[in-house]
Amino acid sequence: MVTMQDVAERAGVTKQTVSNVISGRVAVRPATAARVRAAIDELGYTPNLVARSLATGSTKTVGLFVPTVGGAFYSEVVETAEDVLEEHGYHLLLCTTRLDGERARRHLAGLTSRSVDALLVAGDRDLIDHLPLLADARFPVALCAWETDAPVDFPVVTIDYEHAGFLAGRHLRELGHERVAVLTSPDHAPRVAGFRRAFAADGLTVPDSAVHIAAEPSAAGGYAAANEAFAADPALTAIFATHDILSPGVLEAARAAGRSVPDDLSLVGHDDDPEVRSGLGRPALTSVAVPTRDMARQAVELLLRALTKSGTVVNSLQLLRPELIVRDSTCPPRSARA
Amino acid sequence: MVTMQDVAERAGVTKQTVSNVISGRVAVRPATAARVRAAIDELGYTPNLVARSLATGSTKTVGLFVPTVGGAFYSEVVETAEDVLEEHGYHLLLCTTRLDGERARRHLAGLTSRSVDALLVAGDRDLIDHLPLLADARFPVALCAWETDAPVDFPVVTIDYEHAGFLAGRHLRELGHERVAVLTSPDHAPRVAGFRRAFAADGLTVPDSAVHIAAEPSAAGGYAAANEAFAADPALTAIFATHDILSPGVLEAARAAGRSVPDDLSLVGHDDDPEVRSGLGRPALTSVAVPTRDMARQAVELLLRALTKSGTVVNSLQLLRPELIVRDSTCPPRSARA
DNA sequence: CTGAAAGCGCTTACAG
DNA sequence: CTGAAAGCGCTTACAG
Repeated sequence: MVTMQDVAERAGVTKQTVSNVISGRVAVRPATAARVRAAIDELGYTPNLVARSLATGSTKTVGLFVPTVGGAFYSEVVETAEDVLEEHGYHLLLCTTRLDGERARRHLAGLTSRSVDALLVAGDRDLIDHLPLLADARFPVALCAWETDAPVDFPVVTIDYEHAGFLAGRHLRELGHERVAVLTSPDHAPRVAGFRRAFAADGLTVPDSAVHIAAEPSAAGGYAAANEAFAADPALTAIFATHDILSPGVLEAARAAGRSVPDDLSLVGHDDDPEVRSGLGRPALTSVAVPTRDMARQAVELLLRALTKSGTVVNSLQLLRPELIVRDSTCPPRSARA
Repeated sequence: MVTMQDVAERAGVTKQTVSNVISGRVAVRPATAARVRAAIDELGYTPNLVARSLATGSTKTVGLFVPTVGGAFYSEVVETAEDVLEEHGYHLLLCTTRLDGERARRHLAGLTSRSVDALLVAGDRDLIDHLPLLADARFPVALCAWETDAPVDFPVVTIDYEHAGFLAGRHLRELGHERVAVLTSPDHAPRVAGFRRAFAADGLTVPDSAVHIAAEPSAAGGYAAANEAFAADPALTAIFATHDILSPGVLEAARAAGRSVPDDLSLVGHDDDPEVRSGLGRPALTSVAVPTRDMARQAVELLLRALTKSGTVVNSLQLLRPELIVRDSTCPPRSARA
């Protein structure tokens, strides 16, 4: 392999001068700089990043932990993180934790060994117990996409999920709905709380009997949960599904039950998942859109800022505001029309 | 940061001895080894991987290029690659190329600088033009998930897509179908060729007019392409969709056209995508399942083998066999029943 | 079984 | 503006 020393000899200078023309941090006489550059081209020299890392103490890579890489949400997080990192000349070291705490712990331990300049941990369900391992990390750490129990020891950039639920609830309230159901997952408590707050603002209560946990995050899970909701309250006029992945199942269950959407049943989703947004002969979904890319970008930039500004991380909680996108799956209940 | 030297002083030995007990490659007297280990624990020492990399010339990380990280197929590739790497103590450096050749080229150039021990390139559509950049890479390179024009300069581990198409075609032929259509993408030529081969074996031709390119890989794309196929040949009795992502749209189009599946129309998919496999009130999909995980595992292991066995890469093309999974969306055509 | 030496390829002050 | 020196933290032969 061709080294900086080789280039130096070829150009008739010392390797420090080569280093200087490459880094550009020290002025070099144009003539010798040109000679150096010529030598670099002729030899096809490319700097050894590992040696540079050892000398500078920076690897120019940041680690990203995500529960999984499949699915619209986390794949956006990964791709956005990569984009931002690339803009700043950083590489991405990826670890998918698969909701497996032990696996996460192993990876965490691996990173501690100084192969990463900073670490972004996305998603909350798995490695919360192992976060203390990071307390004395030698590099900045930030968290994103955290919904419940955001740890206070690290900066967190996430979605205001409570507000997301509120937006869904307020929309249904404004349309005049009173008997509603929520289809959700155990991890989405804040969304449910926000939804309830919207109803509480009008003196209405969303009882526990109207909140149904979907057995799995899929169309099938949504289908079963919707039927459960219909059984629990045949008079309901609207449903809030706390993730869009459930929505196709809800629509199908409505069709099977002879309820037309939105005339007999309004449906508000969450995530604005593009894959389920338009349903082919089904109404386009009203949904709460979360600014996933903004979130990922903010989180990575926070980390990168900490890297340049002498490691000062401001420990803050940043909540990005979701937005309600009204489409065709919601309208006033029959009682409010007539 | 605590260094090997610190541990050595604490244990009253030199750093070489510490290195020896850590690596285990040179025998150390049990008593002193114990003292070293104690010192490591007390100091919380963890070796600096960058320094080790510079000394050994190995970074213990392999790069993975994928077009995207979303979608069932590539997310499986990524997660499997990560699993295999982890088993062998390697890290994953991820680059998503987004079907953007220029972006891929930049990343490629970045990696050349020796921060990766090996490179796996998955997917074919984007960086085929830039592959020559890798010709003189200083690390082993392998390709996977390549469907068309697999380069001959690198080992390739991929799916036998031609055989996949053949399996779909043979299945329909065995059921007795003669008038069929193919819904596909420009990248899936081998699948179409294999499908045609199955018909050709019985002296039948699948005309170009029966092959429809879906405008986009989505349910909507499948919907439109299916309607096109119905218009082109109202008498068709079966459809082969070369990726499952089209299938929900095909089913919906069939429903809209009053064709019941499988009675009036058989449908064979490809990929066995779990997300569309079971359709809630729709027939479960007959599909050609591709061994994605096996493929990714083989490719990574090939690379890892090259790394240990003194860089000897056997330049071969390995084709993994797909498998037909018969479910409820196919049956003999009416003409063959009665 | 343990220590002294050299080296991996770069960068960073520091002289000239 | 350019060169000589030291150092980043490890590993790898090589003596003892």
